[in-house]
Amino acid sequence: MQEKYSPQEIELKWQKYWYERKLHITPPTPPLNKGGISKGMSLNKGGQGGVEKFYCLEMFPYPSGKIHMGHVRNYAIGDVIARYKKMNGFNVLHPMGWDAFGLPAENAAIKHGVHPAKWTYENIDYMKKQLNRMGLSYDWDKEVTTCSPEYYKWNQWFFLKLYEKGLAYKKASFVNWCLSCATVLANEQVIDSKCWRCDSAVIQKELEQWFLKITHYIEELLQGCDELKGWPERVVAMQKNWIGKSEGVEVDFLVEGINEKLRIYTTRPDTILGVTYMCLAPGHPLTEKLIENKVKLESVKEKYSKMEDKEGLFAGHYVINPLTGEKIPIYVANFVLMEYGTGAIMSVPAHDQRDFEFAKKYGLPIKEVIVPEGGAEEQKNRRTEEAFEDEGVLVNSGQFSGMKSEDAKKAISKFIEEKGLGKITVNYKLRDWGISRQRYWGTPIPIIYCDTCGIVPVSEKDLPVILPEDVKFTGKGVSPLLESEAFLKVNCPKCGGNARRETDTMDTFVDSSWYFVAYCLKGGLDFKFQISNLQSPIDYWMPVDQYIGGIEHAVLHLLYSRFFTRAMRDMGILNVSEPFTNLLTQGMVCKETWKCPEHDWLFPDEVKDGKCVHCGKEVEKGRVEKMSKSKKNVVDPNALIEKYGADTMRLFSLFASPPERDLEWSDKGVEGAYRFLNKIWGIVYKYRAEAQKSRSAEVTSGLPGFRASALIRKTHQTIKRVTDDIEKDYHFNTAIAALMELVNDISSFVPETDEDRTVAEIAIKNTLLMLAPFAPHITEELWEVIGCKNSIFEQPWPAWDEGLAKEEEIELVVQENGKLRTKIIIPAGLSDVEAKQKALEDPKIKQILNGKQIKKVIVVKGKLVNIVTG
RNA sequence: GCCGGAGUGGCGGAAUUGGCAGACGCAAGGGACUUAAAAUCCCUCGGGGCUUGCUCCGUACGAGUUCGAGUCUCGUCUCCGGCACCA
Repeated sequence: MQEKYSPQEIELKWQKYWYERKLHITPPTPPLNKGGISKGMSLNKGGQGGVEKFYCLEMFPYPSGKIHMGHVRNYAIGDVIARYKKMNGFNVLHPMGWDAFGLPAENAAIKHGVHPAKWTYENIDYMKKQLNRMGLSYDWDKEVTTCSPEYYKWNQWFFLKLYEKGLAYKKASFVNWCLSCATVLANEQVIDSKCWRCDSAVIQKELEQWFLKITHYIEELLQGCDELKGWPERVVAMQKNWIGKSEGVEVDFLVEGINEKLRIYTTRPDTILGVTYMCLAPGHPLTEKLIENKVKLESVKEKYSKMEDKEGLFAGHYVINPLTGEKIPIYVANFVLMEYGTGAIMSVPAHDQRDFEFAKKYGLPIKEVIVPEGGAEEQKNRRTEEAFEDEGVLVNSGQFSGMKSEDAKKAISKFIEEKGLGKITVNYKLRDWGISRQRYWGTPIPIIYCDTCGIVPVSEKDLPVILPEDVKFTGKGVSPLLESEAFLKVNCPKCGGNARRETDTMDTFVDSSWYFVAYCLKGGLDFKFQISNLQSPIDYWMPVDQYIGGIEHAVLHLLYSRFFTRAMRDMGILNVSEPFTNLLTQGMVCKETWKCPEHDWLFPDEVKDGKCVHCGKEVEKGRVEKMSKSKKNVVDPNALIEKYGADTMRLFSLFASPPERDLEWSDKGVEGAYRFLNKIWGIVYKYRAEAQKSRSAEVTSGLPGFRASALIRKTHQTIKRVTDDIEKDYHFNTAIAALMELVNDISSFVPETDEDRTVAEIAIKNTLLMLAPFAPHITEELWEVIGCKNSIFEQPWPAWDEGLAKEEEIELVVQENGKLRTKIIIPAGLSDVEAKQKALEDPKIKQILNGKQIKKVIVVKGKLVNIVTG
């Protein structure tokens, strides 16, 4: 053993060892009865008939070129969990793969002329090496790469299955079109009417698009949210929010003079008596019919859904309020959305702020029909300043006057339904999922257009439809696939005549909506074979027990995966509804930033004594921001590994903060983690000779009567703490802190007898075992040094002995009226009466209590005595 | 605006069911070793007061409940994240 810890050497050594011993390869799936054994086996660790399974999954990366710190953190967390579960006897599936389709590859092709496939596969090779250099325990036999034909074949297969069921359909619709990316964006990909990727403005364009009918499962997806007990609350809230269910009523208003009905949707039927005008979306079918002045209409259209101001135009027609018979003017307004509800609203300016503002602008009447319950005083000024949007009591509402909003909603809805004026309706914000992309580097949609037969799906036996190679990447607005003759021209599967292929490819979120199921199958994917298969490994492994990834996927990826899981369930491929039992959304990796007034963001080494090295100007210390190239605050994992090794990098990224919270990177903190590993190295170096001699010593059980039992006690307390911290909510930072305490104790322990040396050895072995999931290489090395055979990861996780962990003496806090007065040492396990006795006998307490009246004494067992005085 | 989450030393962060506020780490200061430095080891490290042992104050702010509040309740402020003209 070398005296000095050299991470490079030992890390490569053990990575090679793990690879050669196939240590990370998942054991074969035990034989199953469909749905039966996995349940029956639970909690049966290592007994007859197999063990409990644990599926540990981290979000797979896009192969952009290099691993960054966000990946490091994500995968370090996952690796600790996987290794910990293995040591606890679970049958663990811990796979990794590549989310390999997507725009950057195509952009690289346009810019540098390198084919997307070449670019992607080279990146994958490099990043895979990086992941292995981190010492992550992936079973690469399960690897998936979404851009490979054997993977995307199943995208196409799923598409066909959905098409058969009517869950994939084509429709012409206005879609979001990004001029800069020259592609269609899903509603979810438009943020503040800008492209989610390039931030440029999005325009509306009419195109034929393929949609997946996620709304088929919408109610189930919403209800299912309440079952997601293992998910962070905020993610569940975001999912619900995105689905956006609202309950209301649709009502028909007759348009006066022409034979038309105007249907609106409202969630506030209690205010229907307060309607003073109607508003249509500019794109509403009636709009064109009613408006004569097309020029003015254009100007309203231009301002459609622009937040700045409300713009409207009188349509020259009136409707009749079916409840009052009142004549009400119709307007076209830019703020009314065609995509939601019916594209038309009833306007109640007294009780809706938007309607109020619009009414003020166009001088429309405001009719109050709701007053706050109880207080009538503050009403007056309200009428002139803002709408009263709360619920209250109805006034000026005929037969409904005097009712509470809540009751009136029901009564009026019922009235409307009974009179045939409309119906109670549920609305959702979530739309069907538009998956068509005018891009090359994605899954071809397996559809053929025939002049005689129309839309014809590719037959299953002809899958996969493979991306052609003879494609030019110009970056122009049309799909590159349109230029490939060989791809485009095809014979119709039905009539054999001339036909052409669909040239759009699928949204890459399709790829990631089922990859977690693909991992369950080793090699050659075949879902057809999995349908109602009684021995399916999918049934064994699904659902994912722990999913770990970034919060940025809180809505889209997770929602689509939940949708796909249900669709697969209904195809008979699996028998769960929710894919991810527990979800951990790790925080971002951040670092301080520097900004020069002239040179903008600076690298840390461009700052000397608070001044910019280029211009000498005073540098402003920027905020702590998420690591990004543009802010020049990134830390390169390669450089860290080179300097400190993978174990240190992993350890620090786990120690600096709990996983769900943001992590502030600190170069000094990394050195602290490195120091800690060096300290353990030094300890083992010191004890190595003795340890090798006495390999008979029990690892976890204590030997009573030791003088050094304090260290044994600390060891057992630490096993308990570390286990609890990991089990509770993966709070690795406190688990590592506990290990640091134990190491500090070992390091200051001076053994005098042989027994002492055995005690030290027990403490050291347990420390190594507990540290192993966090810092796998150094612990393997030291495990070997002290003479243990086999991998440390073939050892069981240590167990603590409650008796040995128990303190013999405790420090009793003595308070007077809740204020700390003194602390006394008493034997553990005293009764409340005895503890009280000891406290009152203490000389200092006696002195303080002198002459005071004791009202009562509160005893908290093993902790504290509080004396309440008068 | 609505929905989440957070606010604790110089810093990152700890504190079962309400029970010693500040674990662990970083930074800082002092000391040992050294020709010197690095590394390592030891000590100090929330603030105030003084008689250096004690004492008072202290978990964003203001109330409250309680023998006792970082933790529970109500109100206020600030920050972060998500959604947002969704009728």
